[in-house]
Amino acid sequence: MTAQRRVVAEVLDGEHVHLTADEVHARAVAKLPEISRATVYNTLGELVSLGEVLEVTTDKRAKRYDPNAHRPHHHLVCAGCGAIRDVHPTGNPLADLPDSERFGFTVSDVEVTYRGLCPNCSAT
Amino acid sequence: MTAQRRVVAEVLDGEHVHLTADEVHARAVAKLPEISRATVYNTLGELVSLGEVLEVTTDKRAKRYDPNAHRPHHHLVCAGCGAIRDVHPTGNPLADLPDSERFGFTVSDVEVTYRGLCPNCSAT
DNA sequence: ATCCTACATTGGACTTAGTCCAAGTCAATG
DNA sequence: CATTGACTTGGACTAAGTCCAATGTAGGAT
Repeated sequence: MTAQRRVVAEVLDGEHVHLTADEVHARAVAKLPEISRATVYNTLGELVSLGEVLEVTTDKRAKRYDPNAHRPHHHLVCAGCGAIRDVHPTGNPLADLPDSERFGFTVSDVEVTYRGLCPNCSAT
Repeated sequence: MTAQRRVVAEVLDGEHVHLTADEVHARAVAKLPEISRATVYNTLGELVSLGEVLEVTTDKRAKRYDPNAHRPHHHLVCAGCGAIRDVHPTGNPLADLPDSERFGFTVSDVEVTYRGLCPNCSAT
C-alpha cells in the first residue's frame, strides 16, 4: 500500500459520485501533486479487479468509477447533462432471460441503464 | 440521397450484425473506394437520428451500429471475445423502476446488457 | 440544357481517453 | 551493502471520433 494508492482510494471514498479517470487524477493531484496519470489508471484497474470499485460506461465518453460496489444497483442517466444516479429497480432481470435466449452463454451479470432527462434538463 | 449514403445504408442492410464505424467504413470502401471516414460518421449519425439504426456501446471500445432498430431488444455480450447477440427478455424493466427511484427524471428508455461467456470462450 | 445554390463530401488536423514501456525509485531482505 | 522485485513516472503511442475549410455535386429554377 503506497502513498499513491492510498490517495486514489481516498478520492473514491466517501463521495458517492461517478468520476471519470481524469477527474480521479485531478483530485489525486490535489493531494499528491506528483502522481501520474498512469498510476491512477493502474490503481483504478486494480481496484476494479479486487471488486472494490465498479466501472460504468454509460456513454461513448470516458469510463466512470463507482465506489458503491458492494450494494448491487443500476444507473439512471440524464441524456441532457450526463448526470448519473444510482437506482434500485425491483425485479430480477437475470430471471427475465429465458434459456432459449441465452444461446449457450454462461450469463453472469446484467447491467440496466435507464435514460431520460433530469428535472433541470427537462425544464427546457 | 447520394451514392455515399446509399453505400452506407447497403452495408448495414441485410447483415444482422453489430459493426463498428470503422468496419462500416471498410465495407463501404470496398464498394465505393473514395468514400471518406468523415462521411461514414456523418451518415451513421443521421441514420441514428432518423431512428433507422441504433448505437450500441457495450464496452469501452468503439460504438457499434445495429440495423435492427425496429424491433426493441437488448444485448448479450461475451466478456471473452466480445460477440454480441440480440436478446428479447420477458418482463418490462421500465415498470420495475418505482417513482421513488426516479428522482424527478423523465425516464424514456432502458437498455439492458447481459454479460457472460459464449460457448466457445467458456470452453477454456 | 445550363446555371446556381445549398448541401454533401473530402482529407487532414485535432481531441479525448486510454495503453504501453523503458527507466527510475524505493523498501525490505539476506 | 547489494540484490530483488514491486511500484511509479513521464512520455510516446494508439484508437475512436470530431471539426473544419475547401471542394464537389444534386437537383431545382430559368
